[in-house]
Amino acid sequence: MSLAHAILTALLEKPSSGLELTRRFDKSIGYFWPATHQQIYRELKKLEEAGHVHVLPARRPERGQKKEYEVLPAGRAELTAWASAGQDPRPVRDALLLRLRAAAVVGGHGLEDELRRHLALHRRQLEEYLAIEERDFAGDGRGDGRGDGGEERDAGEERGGDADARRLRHLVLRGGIGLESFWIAWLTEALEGLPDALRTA
Amino acid sequence: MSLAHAILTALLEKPSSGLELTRRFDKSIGYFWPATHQQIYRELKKLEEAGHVHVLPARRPERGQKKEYEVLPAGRAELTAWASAGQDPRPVRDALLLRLRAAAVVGGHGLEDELRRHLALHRRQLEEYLAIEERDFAGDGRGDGRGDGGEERDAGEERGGDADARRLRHLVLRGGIGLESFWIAWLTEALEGLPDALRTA
DNA sequence: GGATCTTTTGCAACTAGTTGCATAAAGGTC
DNA sequence: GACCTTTATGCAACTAGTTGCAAAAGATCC
Repeated sequence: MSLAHAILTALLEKPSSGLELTRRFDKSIGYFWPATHQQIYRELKKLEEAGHVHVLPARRPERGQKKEYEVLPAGRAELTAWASAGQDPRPVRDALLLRLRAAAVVGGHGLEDELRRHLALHRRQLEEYLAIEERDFAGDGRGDGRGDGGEERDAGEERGGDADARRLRHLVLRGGIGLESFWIAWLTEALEGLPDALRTA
Repeated sequence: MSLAHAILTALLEKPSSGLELTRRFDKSIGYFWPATHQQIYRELKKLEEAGHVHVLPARRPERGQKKEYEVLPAGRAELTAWASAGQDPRPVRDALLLRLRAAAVVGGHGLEDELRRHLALHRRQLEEYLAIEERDFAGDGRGDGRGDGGEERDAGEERGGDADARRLRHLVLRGGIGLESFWIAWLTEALEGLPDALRTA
């Protein structure tokens, strides 16, 4: 049910239409819970049926016409409960580790290039995160800053989130930064110690 | 298609029945690609249809009777190709980060306990990994060791995997160790900087 | 004023993973 | 020999995520 709650969070930050949500996902919540527009439309429909959101009036809800959604009190209550309820981390599923394990059994050239490619992808993602940190949390200490604004600055629409909210958003971002940093370190180590038999050239 | 390849890898290490695979998954490959017995049975059937594995003879393939599977040359070829082919990392999907982000908007008590619980889970997992490293790779340097044995020591059935294979398995394990270490560090940081408004007591 | 491009919403089919339960054989036990 | 537990295989229904495509409305262009 995580996607529904991701949507509720995004809608509380700012009421939006399906497509706007999709775009906002791409540059904030989507970093750790990506979703396509189809998923979002389907989920919005379910949320509406459940009475957690509703369409703002003054909009003819016809095909091709924008429908702006807003969170209802029931939706907010649901989100609050979900946020602090117990929920186990979902098990790790990483195909690259699996492929390395397979290579230990059957070998496989081209792995070196593949590791380099992943390294580049993770470096790019890290840079993106660091740029956001620089832009929105410049000068704050590690994960406990304060001030104004948020990850996305649409047009001064942020509700000025208080210091706690800001600190939490920074913490989440630090999570992404730490994760990418880990992969970069691990891939670097992997490339150094990669057996010659798996090297590309 | 990752599960199919995980199964091929496990079967190459040692031909097994569905239930044996399930158990072996629980203590090695399943650390980064878990699967239930139902998933494994379904996948074995597909792999058999595709001609990638076959059932060893001298076994009546009846319900309740063990069926021992073995990888065919086509399966090995498929696995080799898959291991070094290009494949993007799947996007991160982490509910805890999402919940923190939600808490930034709606608050939520009980989060502190939840973070502590996750911290304990990750510490336990890290210990498990470190115990495996100690047992199977004691004395090896970071990710480039050599020697005998593998992650699972069933009964001396390991085919003595050469130094390269061993190094790769160690590298994969170091991946797990690094990942757990990252979460432990991040959760510790999170607990230190957690706003009072979200604390439990 | 018709062509076509963009924005927005949406369906349908598919793939992957989860959950709950059913069935069969083998071996122990009383 | 009736009953219980363990080992082993499996079906069916469900939930979640992906992919490909279609359709309505408005804007733009010539």
